[in-house]
Amino acid sequence: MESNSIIAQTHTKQCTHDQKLSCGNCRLNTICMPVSLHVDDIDQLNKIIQRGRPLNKGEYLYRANDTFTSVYAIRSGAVKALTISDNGDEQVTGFYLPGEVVGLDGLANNNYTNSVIALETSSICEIPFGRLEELSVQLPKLQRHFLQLMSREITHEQQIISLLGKASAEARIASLLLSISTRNSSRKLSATAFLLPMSRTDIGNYLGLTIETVSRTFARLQKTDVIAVDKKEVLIKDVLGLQQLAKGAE
Amino acid sequence: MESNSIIAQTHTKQCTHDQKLSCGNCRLNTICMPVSLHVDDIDQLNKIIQRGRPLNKGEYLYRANDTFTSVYAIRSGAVKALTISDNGDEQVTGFYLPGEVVGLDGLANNNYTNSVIALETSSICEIPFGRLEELSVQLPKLQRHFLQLMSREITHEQQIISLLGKASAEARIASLLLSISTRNSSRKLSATAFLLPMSRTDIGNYLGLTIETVSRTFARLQKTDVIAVDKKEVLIKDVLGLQQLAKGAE
DNA sequence: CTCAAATATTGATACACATCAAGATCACTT
DNA sequence: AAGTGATCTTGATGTGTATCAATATTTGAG
Repeated sequence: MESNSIIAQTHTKQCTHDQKLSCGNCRLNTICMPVSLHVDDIDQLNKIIQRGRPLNKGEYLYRANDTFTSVYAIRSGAVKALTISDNGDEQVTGFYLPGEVVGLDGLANNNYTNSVIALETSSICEIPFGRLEELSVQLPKLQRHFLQLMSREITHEQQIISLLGKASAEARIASLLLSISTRNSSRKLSATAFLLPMSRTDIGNYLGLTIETVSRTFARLQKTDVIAVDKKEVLIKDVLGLQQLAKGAE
Repeated sequence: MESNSIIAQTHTKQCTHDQKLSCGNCRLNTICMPVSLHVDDIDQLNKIIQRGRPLNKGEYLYRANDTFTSVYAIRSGAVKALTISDNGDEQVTGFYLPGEVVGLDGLANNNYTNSVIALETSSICEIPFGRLEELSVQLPKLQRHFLQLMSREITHEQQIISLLGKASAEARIASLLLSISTRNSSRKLSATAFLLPMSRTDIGNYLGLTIETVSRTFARLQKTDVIAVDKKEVLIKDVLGLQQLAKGAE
């Protein structure tokens, strides 16, 4: 079959064959642990981090109620976090891309409240929390950085709350696309052409919409020439237009 | 005017005339800073905490974009936190009752993203973050407790996200009432009879509903004898029924 | 106490999104 | 390559909540 991708540029493959995996040479270290540490400090951080085999699509990184042991940085791939509510159904609470950290919900009661599942084959750096805590005593900057990560999670979730409280289906989808766009951009990937790692079902669940509404909204955004979509491929054709829609303009 | 309150028991007035204000004798210290500290440690914590004049209804504790300096524990009264979204309108992100801590959003970028406003006259304990950080180095338990506070904020917000994503108006209102009920209960106040500190507008904003829907939902819950409401007074008459509704039963 | 402004209630109607239903396309498995 | 189940799209219809509108009640000021 010929390539008929709507995304012209070839997709940057995450190279998992770094000569030597270490925080020092990881190209994500400006996002993940952007602490201005000395070389030996980075080395110390590097030593506590464990890198297991890649997670395949659909595999769990951890499950709700598992004992909290570690936080995890996504090195490549993508994952979703979800909780099970009282009535039994799932709620996707977030998508996490390379350089981002999951597991911060685990500190509250010493067990995770979310389950985390790979959306595609993903490499993960495990950061045992006990060791991180010890290291933090010596490295106040690391300590502070960790607090910032948590605080950012809080403010990000407040944005989601605002989105779910007020925004139309169109604004919700637009916001999600812009969020992914921004995050890709900070990882030096294209801000306008990318693959969605998650299914329509996941998007709908996350944004409080049915998959039919998600599908129709994508169709409408395409018809109005704001984006082009083909399955999981997305091309943002009118960033400003999308930003207007995300704000609630019509 | 005769008292025609639907709440039989007299409301527990927050006594602000403790013989001497200190974390050691604060009756909220099991909620606010439930760290098993030695007496001298509590004393140290106590020393860094500042207690200003009470905040009157409508007054700001801090405003979005103010430089982050402190976190704040509510000692009496109640406050709301809110953000302003891109399109300019407010989003109430949370209500905070005595023993609860606000300001954790400020760490992300060294300025607050929320504004916090008193819903009624409130006494607040200011905890300068720099001092807290210093003290934490000596008291690992305090450090850990602070991380737990943040993590709890994260998991609580995820519950709100789940609520806003799926739940009906009735389930949202039921959840809020149960949340306040539980929190009152942990403060040794009545779990079934209390005053709502916030307006219908605030409730609607927080839960992603219009005030008309809030009003109608209260009316419906009253008609089905699950609660009794009169303005801000609430009496939960059927806790189990309310829990069922919160879960999405009909 | 009286008035004005803010807040809350209640009713009638409209609409955005859910639900129901049918097909289409994709991605595995054999 | 064919078959099967998962995922996605598109259409027709229904419904919960928003919106619009009018009135009632409460709160605060003078």
